[in-house]
Amino acid sequence: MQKMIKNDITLLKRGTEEILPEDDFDKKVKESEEKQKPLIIKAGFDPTAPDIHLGHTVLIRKMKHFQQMGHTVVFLIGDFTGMIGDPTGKSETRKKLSREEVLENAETYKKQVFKILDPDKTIIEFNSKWCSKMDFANVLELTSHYNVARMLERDDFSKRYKTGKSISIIEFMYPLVQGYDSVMLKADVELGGTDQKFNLLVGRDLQKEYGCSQQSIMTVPLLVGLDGVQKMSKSLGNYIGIDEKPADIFGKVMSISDDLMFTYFNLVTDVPYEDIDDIKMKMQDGAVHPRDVKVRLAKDICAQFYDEAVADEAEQQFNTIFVKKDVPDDIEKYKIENDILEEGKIWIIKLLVIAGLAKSNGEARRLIQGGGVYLDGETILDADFELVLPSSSIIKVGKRRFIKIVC
RNA sequence: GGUGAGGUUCCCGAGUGGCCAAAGGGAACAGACUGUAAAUCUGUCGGCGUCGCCUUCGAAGGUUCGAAUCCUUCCCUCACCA
Repeated sequence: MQKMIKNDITLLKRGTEEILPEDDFDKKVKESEEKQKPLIIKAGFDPTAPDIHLGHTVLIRKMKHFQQMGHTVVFLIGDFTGMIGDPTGKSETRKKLSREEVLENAETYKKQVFKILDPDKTIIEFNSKWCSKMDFANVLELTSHYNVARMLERDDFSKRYKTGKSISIIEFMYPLVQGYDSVMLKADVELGGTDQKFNLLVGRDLQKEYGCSQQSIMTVPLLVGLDGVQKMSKSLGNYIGIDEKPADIFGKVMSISDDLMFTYFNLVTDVPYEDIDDIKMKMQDGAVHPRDVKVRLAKDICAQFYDEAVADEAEQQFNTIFVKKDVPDDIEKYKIENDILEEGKIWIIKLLVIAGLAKSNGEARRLIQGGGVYLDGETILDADFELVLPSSSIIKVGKRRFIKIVC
């Protein structure tokens, strides 16, 4: 049953934004190895957003690093807070969730997160476990351990306070609850995004108040999305979901700008720093083509959610489509129903719409006029074109959307 | 509660009676160039089998030959005062 703890402090600190207090962290890590006593690593997750994308993996990968070194990783789902919701209505993300929804989301989380974390070594915890048992006296006690002046130090609050905007009391409670979770879990280290810094620190303070040893906090930066400007998020559509198909993941990585490449190398791969520096140098000298560097990145990321073989396949498919400008093997098939045929023919615009390649006739028409629709490799320029069936033609829209007609 | 400003197509933002499906920018999509990079350039960007018609400018009514633009009521947002 005993676990070997062997720390690689460089890897642990890799890609982090801040570690507070750092010497305390170093000490904990060192001691854990000396005493062969695993650290308790906590990271909290909102139960509302079960669609994990590459941005989330920065943190999850950090959890994995700790896990690989033998520490105890606690994946905490903030279901209690999620079930209460936020009455201020300020943030749309805080909507009330039922018990069932929370559990459902938790399942989805597990399915995705275990692509990265080791399920046997991950403890999944719900904060309702202790929060739902607290009575009003407990809550009052909790509030007595913190004060408003400190609370107002938080950026978000201080700004709103200064400009006289509303701050609901319950908003003060969230950091307290999160901090209390750390007390209950006896966390040694809590991980979070940079935006969580304040909340993580509250955990530290509360642990002291409750007479526990204090956690160190470690923040990781928010990953920039595919657009290279804004943070990666689902709502902005600039994300790579970890559930996506290998070919899509590969393609999306290939579409990021060269500038972003190294940020990604740093935050979402374990490629050693020396290697990265080496690549950078060679790229500057022109010894290595940036494209090939990006291929390596794309394969690395792909392999993380699948495996090497699948990553190779994704690369091949990518080359087929974009380098050889050929047709991929596994095209989605679209069956044309007989009842929409007119004299054995179908109007190309109608076909594009019903097959989901365009949202409206207008859009389909525009695609054709813009030269973005191809039939078996030939550009279709006539918007009145009719396809004669039966046919097994391949329709291509833009650079990467294919459909094979079956009829 | 009082006063002032405002709600325009995915977003920002012009438009204050017909020339408005509505300037400009951003995003997005397609094309060129490439390395599905960036930058750049071009085109498109409400719906309709599309050179015409239909539905849009917070909501509902009204004035007018004609309204995003004027009037009435309502809803909402923001700023300042209390």
